[in-house]
Amino acid sequence: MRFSKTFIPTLRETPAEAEAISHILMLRAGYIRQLAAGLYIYLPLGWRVIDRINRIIRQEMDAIGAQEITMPALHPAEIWQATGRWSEIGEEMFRLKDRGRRDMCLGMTHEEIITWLASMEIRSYRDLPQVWYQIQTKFRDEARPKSGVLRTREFLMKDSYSFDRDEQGLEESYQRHVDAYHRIFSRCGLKFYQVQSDPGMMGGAGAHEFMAPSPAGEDTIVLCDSCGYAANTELARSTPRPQPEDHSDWDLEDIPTPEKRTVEEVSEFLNAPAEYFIKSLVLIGRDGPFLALIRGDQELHEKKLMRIVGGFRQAEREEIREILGVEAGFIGPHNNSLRKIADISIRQGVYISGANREGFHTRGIRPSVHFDAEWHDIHVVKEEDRCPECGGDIRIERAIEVGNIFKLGTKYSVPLRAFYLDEKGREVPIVMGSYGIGPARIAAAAIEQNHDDDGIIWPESIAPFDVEVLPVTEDTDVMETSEEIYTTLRDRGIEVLIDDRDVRAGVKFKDADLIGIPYQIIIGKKTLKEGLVELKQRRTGKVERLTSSEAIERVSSHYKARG
RNA sequence: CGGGGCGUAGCGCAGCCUGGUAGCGCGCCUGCUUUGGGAGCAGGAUGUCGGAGGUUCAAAUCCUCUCGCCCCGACCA
Repeated sequence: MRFSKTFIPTLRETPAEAEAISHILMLRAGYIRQLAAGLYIYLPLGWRVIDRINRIIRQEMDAIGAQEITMPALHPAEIWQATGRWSEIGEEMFRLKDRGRRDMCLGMTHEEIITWLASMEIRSYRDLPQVWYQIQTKFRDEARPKSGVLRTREFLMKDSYSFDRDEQGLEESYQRHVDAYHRIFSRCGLKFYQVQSDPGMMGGAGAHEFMAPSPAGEDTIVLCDSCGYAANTELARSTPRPQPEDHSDWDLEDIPTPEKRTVEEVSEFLNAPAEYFIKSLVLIGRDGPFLALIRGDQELHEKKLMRIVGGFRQAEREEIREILGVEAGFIGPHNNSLRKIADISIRQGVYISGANREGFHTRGIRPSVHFDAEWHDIHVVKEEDRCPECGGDIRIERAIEVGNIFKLGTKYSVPLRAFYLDEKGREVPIVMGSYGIGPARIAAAAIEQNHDDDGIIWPESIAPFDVEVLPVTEDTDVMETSEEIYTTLRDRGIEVLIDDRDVRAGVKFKDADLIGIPYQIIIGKKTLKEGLVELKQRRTGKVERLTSSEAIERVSSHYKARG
């Protein structure tokens, strides 16, 4: 394609509203424009990238036997009411009424719709398994759209759904998606991890996310290099390091700690590190007050606790006094009969905690001796902790969620009556899985992971073009050679952009680096006099001086080898 | 939804505190020169100062309301 006839509005300066690198570069390089918060227009270059990503996704989905379909983005309410999500989901769903005053919504995802289809059409075990997918627009009224294309209110998603006879079938479909996803993200040139994730409101037996590490990511993941443990911090477990010193010599005694309430204050006052303390938090759950117990150096993970006890809230200052008869700073796990959920970090050791007595702390508290509790992992993972599987060192990284996979089981097939008849004529619910990929997030993650001060450095597989031809001057011989290189490469099936604009060389160089096409063939007057052109690799900046036919050969054989 | 910031020319910004005929850089248009890393000179065009209401002789500037965008947090099916 010709630059002069392509809409590529590059920007010299960074628009004020952009913060994330991928956002800045996509705007500056003329890939996208913003319509409103969380709504983006994809310009020619941007759309070419999305298209190439989608092509890779389609190839790999088709390769595991998935069949492409397309479903409406506008849904009737009844079907969402049938699974209960119409009322469970709050303001994040775009809702509207049609002219007949019927409730409708814009699809955030398509479990309901595809299950409806399955319920209508799948009768027999002979119809199974099936995997259906689409690449289609989703709508979510995000509380806070952010970081350009990373979190938007309308976005493209590849969503596939597997239908199997039983759990074992689901396991196989799930594994096929795992394999396909690994191929897709690798082919897109991303660095990524597969991590355990919280199934959340999708329900079901298990879930993983595919995470592209990047400081711009919204998620935090925990990784163990020794055994490969990998999990989102929303559910990641860890083994906190043991107390530095043994204090089994401590006897149980109350020590006056006037006006010392926080762990920090008491720790300093008694000259004992935070690991020797138990923080006792008074919470109000569905069945009344209870205590959450956690080591002084650890933090309570509210989501983990939520999964154990259901909903809860912090007790008010006054409530605490009514329940325990003591001020918040002096609460301990012993001397009371409240229900206790304790973190595994305090299972062993000897501790200091509030004495349940104004102005005192108790030293020498032994878990399971001086109090009993339900033991769970309810702390937030810290980098100093140990791997829960192998005890090795762990790392914590920020990451962009580019894909997710869920084992749904029968959560949708039962309410929507997607049943089939098995060999024995029994009616059985279809066992389902659901699998998503965000093409725009792949593009953004690729930029976050591949850029320099001059601009984007696309992985070859998803670049908007393979090569950019840069005639540096307007001379006829320069233009003729450039045109020849352009048409030859194009005729060989290489995607070429030729910068035929009447602008200065500097502008072309700057724009070429910004836009980030993997290879540049630069044709200048002086080098051409020596019969040479330059082949520049965007990533390394390496320049080779070659004859134009050598350059053509080099590029076309490189891309042919790639396939 | 809670906290913070910002809306002035296509883009980046100054002006606002202390009211008095709206500015700078880049871009854009014309001409000449220049031509391998966002050219130089000369000339030129461009604004409902986000919107509404109020105070005032006079509002970009002060007051009230409102809309939008960004960031942090909560949320994220």
